[in-house]
Amino acid sequence: MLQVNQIRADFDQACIGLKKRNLENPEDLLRQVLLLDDQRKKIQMDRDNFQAESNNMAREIGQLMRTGKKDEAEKIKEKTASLKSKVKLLEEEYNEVENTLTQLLYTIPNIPHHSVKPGNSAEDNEEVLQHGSLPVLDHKHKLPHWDLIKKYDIVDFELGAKITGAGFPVYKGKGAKLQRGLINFFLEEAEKAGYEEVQPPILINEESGYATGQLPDKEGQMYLAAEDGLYLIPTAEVPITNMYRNELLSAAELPKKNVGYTPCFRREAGSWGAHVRGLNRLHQFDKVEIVQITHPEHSYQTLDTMSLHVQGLLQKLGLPFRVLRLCGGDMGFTAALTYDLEVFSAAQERWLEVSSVSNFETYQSNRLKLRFKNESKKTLLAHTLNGSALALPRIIAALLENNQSEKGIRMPEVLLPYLGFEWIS
RNA sequence: AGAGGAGUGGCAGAGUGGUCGAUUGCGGCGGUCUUGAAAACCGUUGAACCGCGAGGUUCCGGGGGUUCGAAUCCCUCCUCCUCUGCCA
Repeated sequence: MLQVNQIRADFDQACIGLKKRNLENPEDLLRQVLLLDDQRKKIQMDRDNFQAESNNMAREIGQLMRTGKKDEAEKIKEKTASLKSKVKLLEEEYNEVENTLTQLLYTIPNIPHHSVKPGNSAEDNEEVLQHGSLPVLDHKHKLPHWDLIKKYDIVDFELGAKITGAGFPVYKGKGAKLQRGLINFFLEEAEKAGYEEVQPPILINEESGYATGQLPDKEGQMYLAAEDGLYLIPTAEVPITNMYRNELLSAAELPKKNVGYTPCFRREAGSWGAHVRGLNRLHQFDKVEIVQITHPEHSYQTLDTMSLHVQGLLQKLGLPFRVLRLCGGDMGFTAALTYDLEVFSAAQERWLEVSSVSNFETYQSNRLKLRFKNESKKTLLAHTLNGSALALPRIIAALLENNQSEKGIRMPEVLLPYLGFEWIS
């Protein structure tokens, strides 16, 4: 969530930023935040004063008891009663105001970076670069991937539906091997780039969900193991970033770089439509995620580095891609700046999002209480960033479609050591 | 899952109702000495919030309670260790 101090320091900028997200009247919202914060401070001051008085009396009583002056001690004891009830009352008031303030802050999204343009939807996203020429398939070999996977029997949706339901495919034979190969390829590329591999839990508790911003607004998007109050992760971002919850790091430890492979689970409630056939959208899918915790001064440079890392993967796989800078209306709630990377899927003749790389600045770290001590020993919130590197199903879709020919589907050169086969045929 | 034990500052580890935010050691930082370094010695060293400041409040796993006063007593939850059981 936003820091109150940040809002106070630059009220106008905050409003301008939030307007890019099409917030109706950020001025009123933010003014209310400041008002509640003022109230909070005032109550705290009163409470602290009464508490200090009460503490002094307790100390006095201690002195008197030790010197055996019980009568005097008793007299003072009587006086503490009214103080105590005042403190208690103010305590309750404080909690109430603070709670209201927190709830309000939960409803306010992150302030977009100054480079983010206003906009309403994906239509308004800005293409920052495009790489590779779009493959043109001849008519005979222009099957969409959902036909190809049937033809070569490498992904089975009906089987998955039998076991679980729609959107939970079974990968078979070379399909399964392709998944495993891609995961290893992605993990090793990340390792070469200095990321430490982790295998986090794929169920998370409520606290973790709040810290990275999936809760309270996106619980409908996650599967819940109700018996234990645990959610299945929608992305490895949640467990990996939460490794650093309540941590106070030294500047020398930054940046923290982690990569992790996990399955991801999304209910995708209400988002099924014409464009979600085959591997385009699933309830369970595999993803390799990169996460960095950085010094605030370096986070945007890091964002570029992460974007370049993902671009490198796509180049090595020989997939044409483009990079979009998301507009205010399309960007996630918690992000300050997001680049989406999309590959071109030659049979569908569509761009498919395969990665989303974001800088959250202090929006997550504020909830995480993820801080570091800077060069002058001051405690500051760190910046958090993450990106998919990469999400598998759409990569597979594009690889299958773009590389089809009469001989079958040819696997990219870089994957051969990971696969042990060159053709799916 | 059952029985027992334990959770204290970056780490180790004292403290069982009254100046305890906490003895001490290690580590860190600063200094003395040294050509430099090590050793030795001296000093310093937790966090959050409020306040212009002086200063104040809170925090000894989390939450709640008893008391004028809680790291210390009570309740509850969590985590870890040991033993027993079960199991991939």
